[in-house]
Amino acid sequence: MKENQTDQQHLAWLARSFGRPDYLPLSPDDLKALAEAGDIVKKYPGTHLFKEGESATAAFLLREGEVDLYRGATDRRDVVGRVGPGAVIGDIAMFSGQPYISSARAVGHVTAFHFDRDRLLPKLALSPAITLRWLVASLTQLERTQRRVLNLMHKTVLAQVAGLLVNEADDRAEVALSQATIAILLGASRQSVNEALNELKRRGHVETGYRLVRVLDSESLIRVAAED
Amino acid sequence: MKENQTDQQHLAWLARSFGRPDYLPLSPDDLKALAEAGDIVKKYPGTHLFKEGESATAAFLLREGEVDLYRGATDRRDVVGRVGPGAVIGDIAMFSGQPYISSARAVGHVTAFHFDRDRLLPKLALSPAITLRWLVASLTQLERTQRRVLNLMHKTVLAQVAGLLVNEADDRAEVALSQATIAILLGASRQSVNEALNELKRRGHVETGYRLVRVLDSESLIRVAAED
DNA sequence: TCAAAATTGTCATGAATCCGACAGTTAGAA
DNA sequence: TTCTAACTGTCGGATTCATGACAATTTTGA
Repeated sequence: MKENQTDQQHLAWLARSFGRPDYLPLSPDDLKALAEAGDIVKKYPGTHLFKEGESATAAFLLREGEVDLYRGATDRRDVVGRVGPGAVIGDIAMFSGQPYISSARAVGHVTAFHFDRDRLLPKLALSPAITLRWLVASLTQLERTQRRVLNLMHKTVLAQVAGLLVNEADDRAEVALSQATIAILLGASRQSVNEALNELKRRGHVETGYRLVRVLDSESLIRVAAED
Repeated sequence: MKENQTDQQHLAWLARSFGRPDYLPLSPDDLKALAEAGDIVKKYPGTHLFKEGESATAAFLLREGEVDLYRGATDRRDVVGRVGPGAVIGDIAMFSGQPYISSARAVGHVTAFHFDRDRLLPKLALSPAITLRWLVASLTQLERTQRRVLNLMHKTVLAQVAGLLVNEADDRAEVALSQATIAILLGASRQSVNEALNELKRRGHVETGYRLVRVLDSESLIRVAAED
């Protein structure tokens, strides 16, 4: 609970750039149509919506509460992300007809739509608009993930930090993350991030504060992120 | 034409793990319906199917020939991949209503289906099976790309090479790629790959030949890939 | 068959990054 | 207000990896 706020942002970023974002791929109208294809289920904290390796017979649309996604054994968890209301999980495995890729465990009390594969598919066959929307959402996510691959390949920490700052800056051009958190997000060391931020500060592209980075020159940051 | 065979394998892998695979396995009926929504176009070597930043009004399904996908200016190209027959390109941008993310240039003589957005969308509305198939294909691709992110994060070249060998080994437990090709696929240098292969060979997990790696101990490789 | 091209193997050097350590600073809670 | 935990800033050594260079081997095509 200590690092709750930071943790929250951290996981949100990871989830977004990783594949299971909190975006809502369906409009209210679509949801209405979909509602007939799903049941509402409630999960107690700590219980699983599904587990890695299980046959994927259903996807879930979260309504309330949050869910941790992780891979690997329960003891040696590799958390992939945490998602909240609006997120769709399990769809990749369900549509592909493969076992679940990760496990999904309720963090708090969770309410979710439960779409059974056998009920959903006929529904989608009748409502191409929903399918198309889902398609667009998945392609958007695919593009984001591809971009992430490009960033991980070859780029220096400096460029990665610049890229993250551009993406994460809020409406006041601020990024409220600790350097340690940024380091984890990028898979770099805290010291390297510190060095990179100093360099950006030296060039006058950003200002730094306690658990805060303020973007001064977004254009330059974009340029730095593209280098290398 | 010189590096044709290797190139083929190399790019097939890149395409598969990156985002533009031969991923549209549609049934004859679906293809027939699709055919009515698209024209066949031919492109001469060096000409563009589309360019980065252009308004994305169409997607292409390659029938013959190969296409380079790259980002950035023509002079300072950052090749994202090369795809061949069966690949679908431009769909992300077209469906999302955004400009093309990358440029696509014909390597040799290219024949492709050209799906105009305005003609395709109504067709999809009438043929949900096609849309659903497209959705499944994109989700499958998304999953692959996510896996790739996991492999690129934090791992040493040794672990990355081990992971690639496990994924790419054919039914005879062989991987017919040159070390230079493997290096490009992983975003590493040829020398590092050579060193990693030597280490794996020393441990008795693989044998190497000319443009060939034979997996002797898949279990150990999986363990090595998980390290770090 | 034989030369050209592709590939493997190896080495030295330098750059980027990680890691451990520690001092100074800030925020938040008692 | 004061204390404590979290965070920033910085240093030097160790490690990984890229780069360029070159010889040896294998394949390929004329």
